[in-house]
Amino acid sequence: MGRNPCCEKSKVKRGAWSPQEDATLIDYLHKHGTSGNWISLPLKAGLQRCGKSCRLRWLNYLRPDIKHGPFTQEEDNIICSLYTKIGSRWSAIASHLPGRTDNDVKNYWNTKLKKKLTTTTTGKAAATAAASRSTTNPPTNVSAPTSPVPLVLPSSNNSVLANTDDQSVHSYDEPVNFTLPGLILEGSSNYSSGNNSCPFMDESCGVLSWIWSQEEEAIGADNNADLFSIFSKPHGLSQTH
DNA sequence: AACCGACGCAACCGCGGATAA
DNA sequence: TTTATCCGCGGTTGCGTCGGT
Repeated sequence: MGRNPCCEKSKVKRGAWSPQEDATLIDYLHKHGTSGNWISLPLKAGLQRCGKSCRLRWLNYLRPDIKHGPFTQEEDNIICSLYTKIGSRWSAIASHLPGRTDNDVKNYWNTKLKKKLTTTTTGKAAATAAASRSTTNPPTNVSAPTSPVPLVLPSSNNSVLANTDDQSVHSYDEPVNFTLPGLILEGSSNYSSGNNSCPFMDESCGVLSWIWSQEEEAIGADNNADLFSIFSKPHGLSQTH
């Protein structure tokens, strides 16, 4: 059973805001603030709007510190990086971008960056899976395409990666293919327990990087073979040399 | 010029969490 | 402790605009 609506839909105006409504809301908020209650605000301000609608309008559009221009390359990088790490937690991502709202970031991702990710790798299936998953979901519901989609991966990094915390070193740099049902990752593994991820996955396939780091954290595995054997089972992943 | 599909963005919906009563 | 209410979030929808045919 769902919650009761916050207001009677028949009694509030919906759709695009008029300049007069914007002005009324801005004027009221400048004079009184929200008084800690968005629900009662429209009544006090003389607006025939739902309180949630007022809040959204203010936070996503009318706030004086909102940045309305196009996203910069640096902002692109931040969004992509954070999405890879934390998934679709738009408010958390937006908090790293002064002047940008969660709605802005979400729209920008859905309309631009998701496609950019898709076209910069041939791993369309991986991008789709990455874009559709939520960080709150267990990592077992990765959807895979029905036919194999090879990913072109960055060239192998032959350096040995050190864990800066305990100085232990794990280096795996042998040619390897990872295979999900319908998804083939070809390249070299380059795993470090220090940075908690498999670098080529991080660059080419955010979802797998996320799964990898989550599973490592959850199980406390500290060697690649152990981790791979555990990681592979729930995802139908196999390793071939 | 008209049509139509793709795109971008503002706004809405519904849920979970926090908190007050 | 329970219930009601509000806030904030992420997903989704609706609509205006633009570009191609």
